[in-house]
Amino acid sequence: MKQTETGHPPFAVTVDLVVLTIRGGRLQVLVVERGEEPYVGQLALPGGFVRPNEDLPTAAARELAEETGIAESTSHLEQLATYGRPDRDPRMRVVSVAYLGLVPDLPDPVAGTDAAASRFMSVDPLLKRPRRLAFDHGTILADGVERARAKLEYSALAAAFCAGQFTVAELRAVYEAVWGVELDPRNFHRKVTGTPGFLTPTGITTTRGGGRPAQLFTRGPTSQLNPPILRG
Amino acid sequence: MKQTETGHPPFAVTVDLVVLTIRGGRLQVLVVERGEEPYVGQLALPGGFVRPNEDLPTAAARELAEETGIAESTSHLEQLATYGRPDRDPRMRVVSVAYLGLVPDLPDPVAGTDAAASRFMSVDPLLKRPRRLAFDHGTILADGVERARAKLEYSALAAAFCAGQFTVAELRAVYEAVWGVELDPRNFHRKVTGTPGFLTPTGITTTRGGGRPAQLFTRGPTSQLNPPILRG
DNA sequence: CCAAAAGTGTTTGATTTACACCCATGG
DNA sequence: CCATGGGTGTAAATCAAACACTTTTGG
Repeated sequence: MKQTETGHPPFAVTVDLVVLTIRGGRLQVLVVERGEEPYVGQLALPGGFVRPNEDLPTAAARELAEETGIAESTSHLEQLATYGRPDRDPRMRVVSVAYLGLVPDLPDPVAGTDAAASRFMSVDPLLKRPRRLAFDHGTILADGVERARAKLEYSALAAAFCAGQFTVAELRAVYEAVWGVELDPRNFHRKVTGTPGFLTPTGITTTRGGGRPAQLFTRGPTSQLNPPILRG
Repeated sequence: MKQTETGHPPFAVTVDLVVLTIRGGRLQVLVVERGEEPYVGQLALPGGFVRPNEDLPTAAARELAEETGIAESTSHLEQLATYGRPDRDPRMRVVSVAYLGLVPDLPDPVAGTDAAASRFMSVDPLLKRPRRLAFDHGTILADGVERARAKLEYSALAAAFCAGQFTVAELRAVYEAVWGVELDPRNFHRKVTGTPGFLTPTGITTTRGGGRPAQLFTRGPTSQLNPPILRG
């Protein structure tokens, strides 16, 4: 409808990434330091322009790979929301499609093309002072963290923060970091191992972490849980 | 980052609307018949181009008013997702920001500017044959219905389908239509009236619907519920 | 043997579900 | 007075939270 009104105004379209991981028991987000105006020297979420023939999820995966060296297969990427206030970028009209990425705690971002300037930071101070991030990225970050918190409750997504094989205690640490609460290890264990399709046992045990050997699991086939796996 | 690569490719940006209501006990969606190529004569979701200095929520509210005569205040409007496959519109590169609208069962769309060609249709047949809708609107509709179903579970949103004052039975009919299930009237009544902040009693009673007079309520102050108000 | 972490059993209280039953109106 | 839907009471089943207790390793 209405596409012949006066032609169609031109927009620039970008993707911005909220890449979350857990390090040192804290929820962290990938940020870059801006090298150009506006907001030179300020922190920002990684992102970039969508190419003329590129799909949106493809653009998000490409930016993630460029900034971190993380392949799409290693991570979970989903669309978060789209931000298009006319004044959000002083240079021109930019509509940004934000993606939420959950990645395991990998060694520091590979010093590749753009990855040099990118690093992980704890989200808490950034949520308290949203203006430390360029553009409306403080808002985008807050929305991303809220989405992650909400999704842990009724999906099997927490495992996206764990690489390959993980123990129940490691999975519990994910919930505790994202929600900022303490969970009873015994009830947690019963809950997650008792939910069909959530975890796939490998039969292997590990003693990393000390104490009695713990079973290693991988992500189960189920992604959506009803009722919620755990309550926030 | 990267905005000086080769300049920035131009995109057209539109908003598309998934406007849901409940009529005759069924979940219905607002559709229009396309008057121009491509997809002439086919059904499509209402929508249109975002104006050069217009915010995205403003554009969605404007389109809703143009197509239905429904004011933003009468309805609930939230961003759904953004669709930008390079081939989704054969004419040019279009990125569409979809909005989900929940509106009460009002008399037929006012025959105003664009509203003439718009009407409500049951979602079920459209979900079964997504190709009956132009572009990727079948996908957008499916995403919108899924969002609505999920949101009823943990939010006070169901009341957005009811105009002004409503009875508990009318609210229950909303859940039954959206989820396609039957709910026990007695337990439902206890649950919704027992949840603080969900419903505001008016003290007024009505006998529309027959039988013993029912209390009328308006939407309460709480929008987010934890734990879920009801399970799907 | 001791510390540390994994994992199981059990008790208690809250929540859900099913359904019997009473209330207030129109016809 | 009876049909219709509104609303309350209550018992059984299910689920969540708290915590005592056993298991299996490393030192």
